[in-house]
Amino acid sequence: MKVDDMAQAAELNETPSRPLQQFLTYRVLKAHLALNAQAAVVLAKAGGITLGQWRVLSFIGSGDARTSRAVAAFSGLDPAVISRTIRALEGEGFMTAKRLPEDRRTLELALTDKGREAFDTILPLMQARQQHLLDALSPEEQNLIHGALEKLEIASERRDFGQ
Amino acid sequence: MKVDDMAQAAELNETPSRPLQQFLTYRVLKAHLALNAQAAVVLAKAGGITLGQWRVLSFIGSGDARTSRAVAAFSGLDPAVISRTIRALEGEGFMTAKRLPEDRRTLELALTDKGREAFDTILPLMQARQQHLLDALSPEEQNLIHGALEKLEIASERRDFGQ
DNA sequence: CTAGAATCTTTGATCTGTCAATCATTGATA
DNA sequence: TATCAATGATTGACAGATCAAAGATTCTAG
Repeated sequence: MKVDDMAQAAELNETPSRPLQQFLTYRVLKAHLALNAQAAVVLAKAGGITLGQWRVLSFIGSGDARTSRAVAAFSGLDPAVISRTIRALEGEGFMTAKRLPEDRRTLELALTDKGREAFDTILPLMQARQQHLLDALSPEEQNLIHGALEKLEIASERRDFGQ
Repeated sequence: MKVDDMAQAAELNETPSRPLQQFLTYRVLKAHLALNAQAAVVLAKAGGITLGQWRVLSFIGSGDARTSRAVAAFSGLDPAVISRTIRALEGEGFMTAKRLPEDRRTLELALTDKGREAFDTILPLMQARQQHLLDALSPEEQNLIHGALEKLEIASERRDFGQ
């Protein structure tokens, strides 16, 4: 789905009796798409990496994870995605991956100089972005949005409506 | 990304110093994924259609759109996606598509009996779901989340951070 | 010690979404 | 009217995500 098209549609006066079953979920979807697009542009300009690559790289660069398994546990990314992303980052010289001596199943990940440089460049940009997003919200909204989204997530677990 | 994995990660005590550059955006992402998964399950159980198919079918069934073009304008879906979805819905007997006599470029869409039945079955379920999601939020949150997400969407348009 | 379960990763198949290019049709203009 | 632009739909190519299956390694029960 394209954000621009939706903005365009929103401007139309002939807005239909908006299928209410989609209202809230559409807003979440639109916000997600817009945020994603923003991140993709910032990352492309700053370091020439994709959002998926940044997700993995940032966990290693921040020291929050040192292995592929830890990235999976903390990021929630699909292991298959992580595997392929690591290969891509390796191929482009951003990180190295080697088997742990004490457990040769797990991959130990480390940034190369190039990867470290990219991380150091991109991190402040992404932090500034995060701050910019927060600043767009009122203090009240800042307090509530987190919990509200979490509640929606929890409420999404219910699957039985009607019968 | 799988929601279950993220829930699992959230339970771990060794939560890392949570890369703050991703906090808010991750929450939106997770909420979006959870909502999507919920919709997919409800739709699969109720009518055997996908979320993408429901998006198109609901616009036709509700009377908010009668042509492919209108679906595109109001839904924000990519025309390519709409085209393929219509073919799928047609192939499965949920709707018909024919060229308008007065403008043979545009497709006029209509539900078959089967499609109407599916719509009538699914709509109340999706409305119940929507209500369930709303009920999960406090009145204050219900008032704010809409605007907050919209603000995030607008704030996402900025693309220059750092230099 | 060994067979089988569990863990971590990788691979292949498939699906969806996105984008550019194209086709058919209509509208506008000279 | 003839041409060119604009519109609506379609197609193909491609990136990304998901899911099941399988490889490799380690753990565990007997």
